[in-house]
Amino acid sequence: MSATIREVATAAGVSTATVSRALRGLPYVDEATRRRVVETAQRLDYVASPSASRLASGRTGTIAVLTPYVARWFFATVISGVAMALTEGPMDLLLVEVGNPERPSTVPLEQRLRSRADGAVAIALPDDHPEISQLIEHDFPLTVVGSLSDRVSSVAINDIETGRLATQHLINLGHRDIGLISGATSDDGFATQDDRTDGYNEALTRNGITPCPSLTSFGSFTREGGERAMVELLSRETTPTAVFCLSDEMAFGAIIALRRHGLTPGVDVALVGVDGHPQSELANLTTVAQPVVEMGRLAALALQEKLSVGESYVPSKQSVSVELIVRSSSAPPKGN
Amino acid sequence: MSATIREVATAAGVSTATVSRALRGLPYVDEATRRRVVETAQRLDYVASPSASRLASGRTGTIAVLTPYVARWFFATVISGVAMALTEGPMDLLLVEVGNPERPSTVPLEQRLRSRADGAVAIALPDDHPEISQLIEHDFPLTVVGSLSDRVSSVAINDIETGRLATQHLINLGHRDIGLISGATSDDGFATQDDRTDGYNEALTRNGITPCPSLTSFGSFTREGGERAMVELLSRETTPTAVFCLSDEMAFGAIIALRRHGLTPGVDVALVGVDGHPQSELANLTTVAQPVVEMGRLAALALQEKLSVGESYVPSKQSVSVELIVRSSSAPPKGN
DNA sequence: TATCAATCAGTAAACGCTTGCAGGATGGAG
DNA sequence: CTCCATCCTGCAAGCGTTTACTGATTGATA
Repeated sequence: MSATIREVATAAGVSTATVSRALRGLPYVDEATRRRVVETAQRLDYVASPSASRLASGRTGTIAVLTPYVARWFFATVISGVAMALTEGPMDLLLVEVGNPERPSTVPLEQRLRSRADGAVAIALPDDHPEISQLIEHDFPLTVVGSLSDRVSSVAINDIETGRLATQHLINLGHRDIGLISGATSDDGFATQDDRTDGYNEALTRNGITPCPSLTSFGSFTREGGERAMVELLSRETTPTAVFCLSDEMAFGAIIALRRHGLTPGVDVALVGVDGHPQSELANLTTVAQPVVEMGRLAALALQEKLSVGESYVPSKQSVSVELIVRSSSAPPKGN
Repeated sequence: MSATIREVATAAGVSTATVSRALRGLPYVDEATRRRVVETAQRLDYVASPSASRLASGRTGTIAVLTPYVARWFFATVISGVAMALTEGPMDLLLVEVGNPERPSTVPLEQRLRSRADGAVAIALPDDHPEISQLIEHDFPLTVVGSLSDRVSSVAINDIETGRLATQHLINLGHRDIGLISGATSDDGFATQDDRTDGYNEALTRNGITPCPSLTSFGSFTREGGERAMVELLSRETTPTAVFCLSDEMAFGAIIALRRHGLTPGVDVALVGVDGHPQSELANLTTVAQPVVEMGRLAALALQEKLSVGESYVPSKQSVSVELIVRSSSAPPKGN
């Protein structure tokens, strides 16, 4: 075992209370005393026991990141943003898988977090997700990223705007028959997709195009899902000249499907994705990029703000801006 | 606050000791008593305070994942493997950024982990990395994944074999001038790249080809690094007909560089990567795939094994097997 | 000079568990 | 019937901090 606070106190000739105050930078400690304590602590290689100080103070000094997936690009990148914000401070980062349909948890989330974290950042989990909702009802400090909320602070892009932007871009290129590759029909919690779809529909309508249900195909928010969705789209009687994919990864799948059918993205079918995925450049994919790392950072900061302010904290809604990155996957329709 | 163990004890008409034993499934508790306690605990929505039990028991019930990057594919995927192994048990997962050259930490790693985790899994950090090495010297329970070690349990592919496999594949296709895109020259801790390079050299030599230094180019283990390295390779007097890239992400960069020079991967220059990155299919990239999720899982299991066995634990070296996935990025040289 | 606020430091009571120890039952063996 | 091993339970001492209180100085103010 390593040194305890009592040993440091004895060695420095003060009480444990003074050591505690000195090391944490609290006021009412003589500067000379503080120096002596700090020096002694260093010499004894003393580090305060987190368990003990957590027990005594009631604060855990930990924030949890709640995510359905840890390896998928968007999620992993948000996590890195949160980590970035935290490593500047003394907070620990507890990683918790939540809402992964393939790996449901037996213990209620609130119980898994209770006295284990001071607050949490939830990634791409809407505030009406059962577990998240339960958390909010228990007044557990929470911030969500990837969806906007009225109940807690949130950081997200404007998904309607995003859908509109992508679709308008395709319309501007001259496309009229614009398909949509969306996530699962049964919403597994992604309000995101509804909004992007709304934006898509709005853009169409605004340009005098009637949205056609047969141009929409559902998959899951993965490459495989995008691939299946595109295959299905290609099997319909009327095929679109352009397709708006609700995420880059789905667009990647769509590209693979197109290739398999002997079609070239950007030549036979125009494609736009959403995310600004690192591999979108490789795929020459036009995409609506979101500042994902920054979103994670902002969410972490908002949470810390809430934790330090306390009761009187007013939830904030931060809408970060997206950027359309045009690449060769989106070009005018063949006829033009 | 939620219920304490004392409240449960009172409500169930037993002592706190019995509640503690009953809830943790320890022996010497009457089955009827246990049921009553469990039922009472549930009714009172009781969850043991981690801080308190950690302080009392000396165990943290937490394992740390040490990683230089949290968002890069390989790292994020290993983390997900670890998470997978842990969510089957009651262990917490503490995420710690270590050895990211862009974000050096002020506090020594051992201090950041002390009394905070029972053990750690280090990703792609060799056992002679300063911080990791220090951890080992402090007898901190550790397992590494992504590099093999004699000092602690490790899980990794055989990097020499991997280099040989990739290179032999190119040789078999008829290539003789085979380039190498490697990581940074100053090893930032990746013994991995040296081994893969050795395998590359071995394969060449074994086939009567003399390794030529001017066919090797260094970047960093990123897409940008691969891109720069390929650009440099193309600027040399003799250009290779095939290139072995030490990672898929670097290969992605190489592809971009080739395209920019009007060259087609698999036609003008053959390419092989390492990883089995999800986007390798999209890029039609031939790759030596490693079972990354599984590696994370194995590392977590090895660590848990060590933690439960204690002193007498003997470090194990698990070498997992790779698989060559051939795609169109690797084809015979033009002349053939 | 008496008063008072501000500063510094120590005492000791939590915080909510775990666990060594000991005592009381119980039941089978001798 | 006695003895002993086994099972069940409670007592109480920690585990290593934090923090309300109290008290002692000190210097400034009236």
